[in-house]
Amino acid sequence: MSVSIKDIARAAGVSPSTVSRALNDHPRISQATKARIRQLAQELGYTPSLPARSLVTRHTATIGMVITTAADPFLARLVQGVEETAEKNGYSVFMSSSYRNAERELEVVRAFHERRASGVIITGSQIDDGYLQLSSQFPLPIVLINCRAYPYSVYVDKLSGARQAVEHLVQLGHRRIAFIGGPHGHRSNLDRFAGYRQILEENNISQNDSLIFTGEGTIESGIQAARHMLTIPQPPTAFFCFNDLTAIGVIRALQQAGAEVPRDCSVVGFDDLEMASHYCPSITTVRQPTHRLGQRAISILLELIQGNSNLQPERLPAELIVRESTGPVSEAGLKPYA
Amino acid sequence: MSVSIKDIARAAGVSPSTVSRALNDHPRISQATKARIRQLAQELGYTPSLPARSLVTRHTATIGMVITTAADPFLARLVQGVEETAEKNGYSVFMSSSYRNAERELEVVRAFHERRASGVIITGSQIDDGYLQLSSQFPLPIVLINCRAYPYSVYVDKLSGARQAVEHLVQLGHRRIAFIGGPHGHRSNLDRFAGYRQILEENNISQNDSLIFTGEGTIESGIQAARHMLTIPQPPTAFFCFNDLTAIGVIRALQQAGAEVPRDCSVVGFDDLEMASHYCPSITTVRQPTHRLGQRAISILLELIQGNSNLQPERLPAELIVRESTGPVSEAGLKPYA
DNA sequence: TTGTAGGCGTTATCAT
DNA sequence: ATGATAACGCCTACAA
Repeated sequence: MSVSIKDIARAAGVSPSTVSRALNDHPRISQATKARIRQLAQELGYTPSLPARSLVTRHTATIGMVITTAADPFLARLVQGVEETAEKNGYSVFMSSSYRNAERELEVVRAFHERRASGVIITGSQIDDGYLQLSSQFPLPIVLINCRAYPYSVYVDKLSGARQAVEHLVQLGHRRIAFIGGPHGHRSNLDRFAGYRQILEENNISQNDSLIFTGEGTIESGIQAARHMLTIPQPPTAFFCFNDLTAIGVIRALQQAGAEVPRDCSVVGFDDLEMASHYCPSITTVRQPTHRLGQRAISILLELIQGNSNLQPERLPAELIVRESTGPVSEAGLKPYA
Repeated sequence: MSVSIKDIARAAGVSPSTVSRALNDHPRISQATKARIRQLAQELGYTPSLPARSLVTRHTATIGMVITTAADPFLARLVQGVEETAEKNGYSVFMSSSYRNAERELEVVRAFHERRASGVIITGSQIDDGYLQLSSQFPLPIVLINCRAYPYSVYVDKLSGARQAVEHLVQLGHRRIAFIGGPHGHRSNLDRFAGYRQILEENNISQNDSLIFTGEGTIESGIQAARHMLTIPQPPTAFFCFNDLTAIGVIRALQQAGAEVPRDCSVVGFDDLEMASHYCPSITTVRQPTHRLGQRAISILLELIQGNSNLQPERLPAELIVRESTGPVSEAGLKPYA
């Protein structure tokens, strides 16, 4: 189908190797033929076959990226960070989605390996350090994002982020602070919870299990969480949410129940999506350095590709962004069954 | 590096071709050796090399998808629609982002072609029917989404969507309806504008240029649009926005200026993002059948790959979703310089 | 400076 | 049922 190096050779009356040399500007070739062949290649619409080339060079210049879902707002600057550095080093980045499904995640990694990608970056992994066992099955460099159990990874210090968030609430006078968690058992969720507990403890606030809710990190689950909290005898005066989507759901449900944020109740999110600064009220949240996260991930991957395996998980700081959704604890607070 | 078919052959004491047959369960091979070889392949952690295989089969089982940005909410169900059908037919889908930049878009298409992808689906193309001229440069099947100038494409009937939206506003009594457009000159923007004009005309409402604003389809540009509209002598009583992000920006700015939606002003979006139903107020918007859009795009691409080039642009209907952000025109309306 | 030959990992077509 | 051989498109010694 596609025009090959042989077609050009035939058209130019030279051997295929000469064409190859012309196209890769090999030193040992005359300027004249080089120009002539390049011209011809252009005219014939020649595009080199990377599969064929990679067979001999053992290099596909391809980075695979496993994402959770195409529309995850968390990805915007992350992917950009990865692409910038990748491109600078001659790699192309291709994404495929796992839908947070372990089986599919493995399938995608396998797909990348079958295509002999140079390496893979995975976000939202369901496998985690399971890749250590699978390393014989997938003998290609893998870097995980936000999975600190795996040695080749970058992660954001969510513990510290959570601590800053809850500390902020405590300083505003809140003592009944709800924790609206994400998918159960996940590291990132555990870190947030740990930070939450630490700050409560450091401030001599006894933990109240009825203020703990396990959600899914969606708007919908935030709505459910808030509605539930409105049914308990002593509703919280503040919510610390797994992420901004959850926070949006919580705010939405509180407003529907007639409460005002932050007057009657404070809400903190996590991620700092674009929406967070534009929502009404704008949302106090914990920002992850997503662009840098991508940059570091690809940098580590490139190191790995070059054979440097003497690496450790890398930690990046999180930062609390205070906006309108948090305020001093109110006298009134939420009324149950509001 | 990676274990090859030859390694297995050596270990099993058979020829490479036997291994190949065993792995592809060719009819003419004994069950015994097939089982033995598969076992061995498993143990050695063998993964076939698609680049090598594709060289001879001339088939990479790979679909490339050019997206604008990883975090575009429009993509969520679109990509899913593509992936489902692709997977059913044995293809893997990989995405790469163009950032709405023509140069980068071409670069990505080239990257897919170099890797000999079976075909490419492009969303948010900046090239459009320019691919007709480039078909010699990229001799691979291409399907565009929402670009009806190109023969191999699926698009949503935005004209009808816009008509429904503006008609809805007119029926609520609005006559000063602002049009907050998107990137200038784009087809999808022109369609929306055409629908807007048609309905005004059909209802004998004279078009007022001061109610036309060209934005960028972002929250930020929605904010600017609304702020601008608040400075004109006779502010609009309703906004028809390029998309939901713009609508969110408009609502946000109106609220900040002390206006209430929909009491003082109605706002309609476009896209029906998940956020639209959860925003406060929930947003009246035009829904695009994104999942179906993806399904049709990949179906057309598969036809194209199989050699059927007798195809036409396919049109899908848009649907108005009425929610809280629109209501009857008010006596008061917006006050300029509010 | 250019051509020839071998090989990358795989499949397909012959034989055997 | 299995093995040898050629070929896919490209690169790279080595030879000329």
